[in-house]
Amino acid sequence: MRNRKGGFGDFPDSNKEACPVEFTLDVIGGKWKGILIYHLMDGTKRFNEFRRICPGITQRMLTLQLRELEEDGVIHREVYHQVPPKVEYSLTPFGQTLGPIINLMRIWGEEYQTKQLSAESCPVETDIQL
Amino acid sequence: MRNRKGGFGDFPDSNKEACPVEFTLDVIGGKWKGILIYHLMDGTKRFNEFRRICPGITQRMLTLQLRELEEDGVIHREVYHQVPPKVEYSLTPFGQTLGPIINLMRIWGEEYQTKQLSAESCPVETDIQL
DNA sequence: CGGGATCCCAAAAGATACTG
DNA sequence: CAGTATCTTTTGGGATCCCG
Repeated sequence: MRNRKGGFGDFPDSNKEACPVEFTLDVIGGKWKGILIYHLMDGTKRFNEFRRICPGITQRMLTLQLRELEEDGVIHREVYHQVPPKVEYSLTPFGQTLGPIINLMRIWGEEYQTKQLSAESCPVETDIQL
Repeated sequence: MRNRKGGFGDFPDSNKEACPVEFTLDVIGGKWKGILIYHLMDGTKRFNEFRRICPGITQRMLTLQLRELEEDGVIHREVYHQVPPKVEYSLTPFGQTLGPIINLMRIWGEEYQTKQLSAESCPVETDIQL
């Protein structure tokens, strides 16, 4: 992922206009990006709000992921020059076009999160219905 | 990613039933997984077929990604015991439920692959319509 | 043909400390 | 509050050789 930053210059020629699925995953496929976009879908968020929502993420990773999303034009970063500082993140119109995908991923996740786990905990075939 | 293999035992308690988006990304978010699933959507594939379709992937990565998809119950691995060996990969019914997501990602990718690139090449705001 | 095993390097990510 | 900088650890992933 993240390997198109320079603008495809590094690809020989094979996958210049690579698989569109790959392109999409490159935008939302980062470990936290989907979640960040997801939470931005119901409104503007601040830096420490994200840290509260995603307890697992470190501030460094949060910064990096937000920066990449910003570079990709998915989110907007609004800085208020005041003390204490205030920065608000929001989806750009472009970022909002990702909404349907994120929503579908949420629905699928809700649907199969439990079923998949039960399936995984059964190493062999079972007659317990999934 | 991939950190739920043991069945959530490693999570303290916070995100046991984590964000469903995160769950979904965990299944399809690997570097090549989306593409592999995508190509399996139009039929069974063999190992070296994938290597031809995705020239960038090494056999090691291909093996690993296929194994993970298999462990997640997304794909089925059919081994024909013969010489030369033959192994066919296909989507399980479970894996096919991912179809709509992959399709949406493909459509989005096709739609924005070009536009996004033009946007990225413009460091400042422009009146060239995206 | 379809991998497995091993080695090794590079990139990703965590921890900690510091700052405008 | 919202980060940066630096360091260390972990992981990803390429190269190579081998096997059934």
